[in-house]
Amino acid sequence: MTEDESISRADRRRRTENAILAAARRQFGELGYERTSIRAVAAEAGIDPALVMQLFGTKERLFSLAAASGVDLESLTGAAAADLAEAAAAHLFTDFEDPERRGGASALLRSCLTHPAAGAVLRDQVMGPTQAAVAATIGGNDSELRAAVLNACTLGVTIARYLLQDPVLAGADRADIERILQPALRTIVDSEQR
Amino acid sequence: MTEDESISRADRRRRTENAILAAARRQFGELGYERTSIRAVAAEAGIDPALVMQLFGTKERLFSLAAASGVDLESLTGAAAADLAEAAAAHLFTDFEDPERRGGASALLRSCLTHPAAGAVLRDQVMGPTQAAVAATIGGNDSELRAAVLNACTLGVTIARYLLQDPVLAGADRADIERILQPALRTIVDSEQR
DNA sequence: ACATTCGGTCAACGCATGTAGAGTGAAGAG
DNA sequence: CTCTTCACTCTACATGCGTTGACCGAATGT
Repeated sequence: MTEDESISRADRRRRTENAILAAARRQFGELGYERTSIRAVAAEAGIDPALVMQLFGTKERLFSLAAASGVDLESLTGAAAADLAEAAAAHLFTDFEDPERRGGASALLRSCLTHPAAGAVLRDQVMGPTQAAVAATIGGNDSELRAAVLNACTLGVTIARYLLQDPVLAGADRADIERILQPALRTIVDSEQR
Repeated sequence: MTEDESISRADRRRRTENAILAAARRQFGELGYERTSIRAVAAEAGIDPALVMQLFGTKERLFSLAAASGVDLESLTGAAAADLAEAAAAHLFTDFEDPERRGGASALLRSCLTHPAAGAVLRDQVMGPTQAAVAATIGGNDSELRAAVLNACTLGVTIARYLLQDPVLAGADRADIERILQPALRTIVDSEQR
């Protein structure tokens, strides 16, 4: 079945490392940190549990590496104020629509409420910088708070659609959701009060 | 220290049941289902772990009872379309600002991404009915989807403020957040397209 | 005054988990 | 051809968990 002809040691190592990371992303993303066991990840990757420890040291480290290829920050910092609502609405979708990235992003989001480290990463290294960039772009009164609310809304939609699998949101077209969410976000961006 | 004068058996039982439930709500709400142990709950309630099993049968049942006094559904079904944005913005806050309810609501929300039963309850028994009621109120094109997006936004703000403890949102005044979120929600409510 | 109910404790079981250390066999270096 | 390296496996340990059943002592009913 599997072609294993002419494989150097370095290649073989990278290959199993990737198999482990793929299985880890899938399971962390689907079950969360606690319900994912090293043993199950190893089984899905087709290797011994002890090898996971040898290659990644600890479950915590495996998780942080699996969740690392997570959320894309750049797409927001580059957007001008005029396009910010569109960019933000599209922002988190990209990480989840692409099957390649979906695993890492799920892993981080899935556990962000129950695993302290995941929550800290999401808060301090994803939402924090994003909010700062958005706040700088939109400016005006309460720019920081408005940026935070804006981000929280896209977070909520993402969670409801991809993780909670709300029937309505999960079944809807991405474009339809964007069409509804976008004007609401624009309201926040443009709300210079007084 | 503790006054234990003239306590009937029935009273004593209700008292310890409540102590257990209070401790359970606190820990489930703060740590999530998996990281909360029967032993720790019993310790906080000042009784033996076995008594928890005897009174509640199973950890799952204790959780569902602790999370039961959860989210308030009525406040939305009664609102007219005109006040819906205000009502929705205030909706989830009430469950979390009140120290009495906060525990149960946290318990449910904290574990909704990692504990299947919690996710199912939130999806099918909280968000589902709420969205149906909101959709019926706002009417128009895509009313179901618009209601779902609206709910997802308040969900996101609640999660970011109370569970993730985003520094900006957690530190802000409830009224300020409402003032920013409300117009955005109204945009969703009023977006009769074409 | 006795028997009973019942809130509560104690000690223990079985299990799954993360992790450690010794060992193996083939790929690579000299 | 030989020695070393290293990806990989096997076995096992320690721990914490949910859960169980036997037991105790005080409040209750008769």
